[in-house]
Amino acid sequence: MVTRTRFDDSECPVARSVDAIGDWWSLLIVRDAFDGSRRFGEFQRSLGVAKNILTARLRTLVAGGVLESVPASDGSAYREYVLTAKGKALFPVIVALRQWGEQNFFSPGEPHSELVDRRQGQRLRPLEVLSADGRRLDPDDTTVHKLSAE
Amino acid sequence: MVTRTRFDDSECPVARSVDAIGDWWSLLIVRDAFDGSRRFGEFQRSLGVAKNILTARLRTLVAGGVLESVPASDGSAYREYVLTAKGKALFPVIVALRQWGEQNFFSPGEPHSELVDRRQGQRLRPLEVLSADGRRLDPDDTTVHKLSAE
DNA sequence: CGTCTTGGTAGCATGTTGCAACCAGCAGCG
DNA sequence: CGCTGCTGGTTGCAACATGCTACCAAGACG
Repeated sequence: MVTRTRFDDSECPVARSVDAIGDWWSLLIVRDAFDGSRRFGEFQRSLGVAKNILTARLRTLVAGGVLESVPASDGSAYREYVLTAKGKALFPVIVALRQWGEQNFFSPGEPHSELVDRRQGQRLRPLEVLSADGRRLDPDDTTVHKLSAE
Repeated sequence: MVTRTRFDDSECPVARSVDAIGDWWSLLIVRDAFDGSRRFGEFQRSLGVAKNILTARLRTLVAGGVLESVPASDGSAYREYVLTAKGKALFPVIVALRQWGEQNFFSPGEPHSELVDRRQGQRLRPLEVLSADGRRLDPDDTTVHKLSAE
C-alpha cells in the first residue's frame, strides 16, 4: 500500500494534481463519473479495465477525496461512487482533454462522443486561458514564477 | 516499440488524448516545456526522472507530434525539444491541472510556483467552461451525446 | 590531445498491470 | 428454505514497465 508521492516536485501544483489523480485509468473513471456512471459495474463495463485495478483506483480516488462512496440510491444495498466537490472541480481538466482530442485526433466528420450543453444541446465553447483583465493568453504570454520561501 | 492503444475506447476524445500523451511523465515534460525547458538535461534535472525513461518519453512525444526535435538554438550541435502547435494546444490542459492543484492541495499561504501573465505579472483567471452562448456551465449542466454511426 | 559535459544505451532488480479463477453477499423465485 | 444468477469484489501468478546504476560515444573546450 503506497502513499508515496511519485513526483516529489511538490512545489508545483501540476505535479500534485497528477499525483492525486494517480494514473490514466483514474482520469477515465472521473470522465465516466461526469458522464453519469456511478456503480462499480458501470465503470467496469465502460472502461474494460480489470476488476482488481478498478478496485484499487476507486479506492485511491475515494481516499484522495475525488470520489465518495455513498450507501445506495436505487434502494439496493450496494454502494455507489459519486464525485465530490473536489472531483467536480476537475471538470475543466476533462473538458480541456476532450477538446484537445477532438481537435487533433479526429478527421473532420469522424464521429465521436460529444459533450453538449444540456439546455440547448449545443457544443461547448473552446476553453480559453485568460489574464486577470480578460485578455486571451497564449503559452508565450505567460511565465512561471517560482517562489521557494518568503 | 509500441503503437498499441491502451484505451481502445477510441470514440472518446478524452481517451485518445490520454493515449497520445502516454503517461504522467510525458505530461510533466510538456509542463516543463511550457516553462521553457528545451534540452534533455534540463528536463532530466527538473524532473529527476531516469534517463532511459526520459529518452523513451521524449521519443513518443516527438512521434506523437507534441514535441519536435530541432537541430540547435545556441549554436551547439546538440538537439532541442520544442512544442509543436499541437503541443501548445495542450496549454488549457496544463493550466486546468495547475489551477485544480492550487485550489485543492495547498493550504492558504503555502508557497507554490505560479503561472502569471507576462505583461502584468498577475495570476490568471480561473478557467471557465462556457456554453455556445456564453453561460458558465457546471458538470450537471452538460451531457454526453454518444454518436456511433450516422 | 585530455578532460568534462551532454545525451544517451544496456542490464538487471523490482513494482505494477492484467488476466483468470475464485468467492461472498444480496436478489429473486418457487 | 434452497437454488440460481448478479454484483462487487479478492487472490495468485505471469508478463510487462519502471527505475537504478553503470557504461559509452560524440561534442565542447582548453
